[in-house]
Amino acid sequence: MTRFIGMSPYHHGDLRRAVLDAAVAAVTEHGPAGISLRDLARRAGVSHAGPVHHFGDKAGVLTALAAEGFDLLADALAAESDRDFVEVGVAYVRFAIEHRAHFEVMFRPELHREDDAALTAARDRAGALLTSGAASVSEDAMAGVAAWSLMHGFANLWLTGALRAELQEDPDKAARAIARILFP
Amino acid sequence: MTRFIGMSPYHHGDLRRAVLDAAVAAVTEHGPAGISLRDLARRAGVSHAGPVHHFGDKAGVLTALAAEGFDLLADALAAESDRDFVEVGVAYVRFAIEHRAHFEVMFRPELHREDDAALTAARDRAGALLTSGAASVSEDAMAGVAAWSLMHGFANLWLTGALRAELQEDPDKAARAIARILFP
DNA sequence: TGTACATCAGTGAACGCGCGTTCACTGATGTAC
DNA sequence: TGTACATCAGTGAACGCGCGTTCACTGATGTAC
Repeated sequence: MTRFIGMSPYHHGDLRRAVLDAAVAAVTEHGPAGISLRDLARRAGVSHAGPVHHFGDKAGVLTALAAEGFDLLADALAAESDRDFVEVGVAYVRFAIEHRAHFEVMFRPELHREDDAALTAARDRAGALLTSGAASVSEDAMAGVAAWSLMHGFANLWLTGALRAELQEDPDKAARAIARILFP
Repeated sequence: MTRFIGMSPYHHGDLRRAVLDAAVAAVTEHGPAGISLRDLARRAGVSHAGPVHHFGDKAGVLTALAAEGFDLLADALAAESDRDFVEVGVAYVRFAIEHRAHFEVMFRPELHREDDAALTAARDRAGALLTSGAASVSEDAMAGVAAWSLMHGFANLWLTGALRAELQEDPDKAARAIARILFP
């Protein structure tokens, strides 16, 4: 929909989307636990009670953000699924870095609403892509867990800035290198 | 020092330690971002301004907790350092699970005071143990990063409850299994 | 051994702030006829 | 095409709460002599 800057229509048009975008910005700045509904309303340009209409509370926003994140992750993994499995791992790390806010919310179940259907479905879809990919490259039943742990750990270490400078500079290259140690 | 239940001496005796213990409990319950100085004071049984004397602010408490965590981790790694490097990895995971609160604070630099000497020293000590251990078992320059990523990722996934039930039940065994895939 | 005094650890009242939540409301939209 | 009405989306005032921070204070401890 077209919207002119400076206009303040009573109805926002897509407040749900605007709140999620605001949440991405807020999480990027302050971390998942540092957001408030009032701040999201401010960022989205609506009154402080606006977001409540769409999400109920903070957990509602973060649950929606996590579900969106797992969907985006599944898309990213699926795009590499017919290539070398190592590239699926690289895509995992790339996703975490490019969608840092989503990624940080996805693995904090204490911030989610339990039993959200959209979240569960998206998470299962991403999980299945990882599992089937690992199965295609190794017969070891633990290979999938190892691959997930490896890329998940590297992504987390990268995001916290714990790694040496040259690894921080080119995460794709470093991710590919360690994935190849696990799956030569 | 001996202290009788119900007595409320003006001087606590070891308020610093009591606040850190309270922080462990609070972080375990509410996560690193969910703590408040007033709550720590309540848990430690002192007035709300008490902890300020020792730590200044919340970042001061969390910095001290992170430093203590890296020291405990280094101790745990050192205790296995003359065994198979795989056991060092298992010890890393065991530490994360047994000292969950410390572990969760250690890798959140945005919660720490920058340039804290005790934190930096403890972190370097733990890092050196990981690096030298990996070097003893592989010539690949990336092996250390891979090992760290693998165990760090597994620990994080375990802590968030993302893994299958049987892996949750015996994390030592699962950690050992995936470590052996990386270092056969 | 006793006394005086400096230092330190913890107190409790006060403040201003941002938060979540509630609620009666109002403006906009969509639908039935 | 027009009108009436139900529904929905967002408003803004109000509330109570826990928080961090400040500050003058007081009780306890340690040390000098």
